[in-house]
Amino acid sequence: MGYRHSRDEILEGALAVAVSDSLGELTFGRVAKHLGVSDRMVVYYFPTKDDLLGEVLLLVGTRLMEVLAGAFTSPAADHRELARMAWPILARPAIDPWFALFFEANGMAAAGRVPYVELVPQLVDAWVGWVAGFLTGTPARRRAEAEAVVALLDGLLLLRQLGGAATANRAARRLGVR
Amino acid sequence: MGYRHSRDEILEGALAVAVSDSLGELTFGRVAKHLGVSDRMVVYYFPTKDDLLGEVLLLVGTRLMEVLAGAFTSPAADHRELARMAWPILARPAIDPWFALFFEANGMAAAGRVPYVELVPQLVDAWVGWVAGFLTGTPARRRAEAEAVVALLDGLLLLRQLGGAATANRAARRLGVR
DNA sequence: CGGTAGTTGTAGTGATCGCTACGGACAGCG
DNA sequence: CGCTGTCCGTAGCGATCACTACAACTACCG
Repeated sequence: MGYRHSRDEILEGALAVAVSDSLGELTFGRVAKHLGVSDRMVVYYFPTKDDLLGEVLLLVGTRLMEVLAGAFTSPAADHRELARMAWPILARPAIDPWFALFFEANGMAAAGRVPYVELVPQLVDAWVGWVAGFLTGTPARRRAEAEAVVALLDGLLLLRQLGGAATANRAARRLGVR
Repeated sequence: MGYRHSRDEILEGALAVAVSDSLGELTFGRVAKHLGVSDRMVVYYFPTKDDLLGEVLLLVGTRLMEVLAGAFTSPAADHRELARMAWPILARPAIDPWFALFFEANGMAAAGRVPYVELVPQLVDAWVGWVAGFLTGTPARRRAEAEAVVALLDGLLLLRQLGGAATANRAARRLGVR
């Protein structure tokens, strides 16, 4: 206690670097320079790169949930209805940086980059479970609908990121999400 | 002519490295070692890293189309019908390596990594146009349906990659793709 | 006030990176 | 046979990387 730097400060700095640059450019040195401390400080709290990366990933996940929680205002009966509630957030012109980080993390997971491969299954599970909490019906049905919501929003968000807002909006309308 | 190495050999070697490792681990040195030549050879034909990466990206795109072309056997009326035709390919247990590269490339694009940001818009456009060729109706409708197909398949494929086959299959059924 | 554990700076390790300088090898052409 | 432009190996540059050795400093405990 009472020391100059806390672990949370370092982690927050790492997140800031990830947001302003990217996950791929997240290094000990960059975090240290961003915070005005020596590399040693970052390594002290996060002995390996994977430690740092893993914690940043978890933070991104919670931030994403916070953003979407603002859209899920009332329980929905099926995936279409819930996706409709979230779409205005995903489609707005200024995309939250968390979405870019989310896709980059997915890419790293697909590439077999640790610690993503180890974290992602439980992250997906946590996400699906969280989404299911906004749905009605039996537990099994809620889970299946939640999985559909995740797939639907992921696909539309990816199209929005790569193909632009107009393209994504047309697709959303065809898919009954708008 | 008549020289020992061709540009296509180098490019094919780069693609092999990307498949066996990942796009992020694609370097001049690794490609050279894979082919048993010196780094200089790779740099000779692809002066910068972005040149190499960009061409590999294009190759991945065409390989992906070749895979899916085998599934699009007859014209479809809407996005749901076309996605149903492709799903068996995406859901099979051994995922084509192109899909992993595809998601990694998307992640790099989201992270602002060149040359992805420059290539991706026209790639998306080419892809949507290609998919539209398998749909019926007016040009505008075909394009909109194609965009929906892309979003739908992207989302399901991502869920399949991260959450596993069972999760993705449940979601696909809910979305009317199975 | 002395000891101990937690915290921070300086410096540097070996590895890999993208890329380049330079010169030699080679083929085709006159 | 010599010239010329394309091909390609050797060597190395400077930068950055993850990570470490070591010593010093600081806060707290007794």
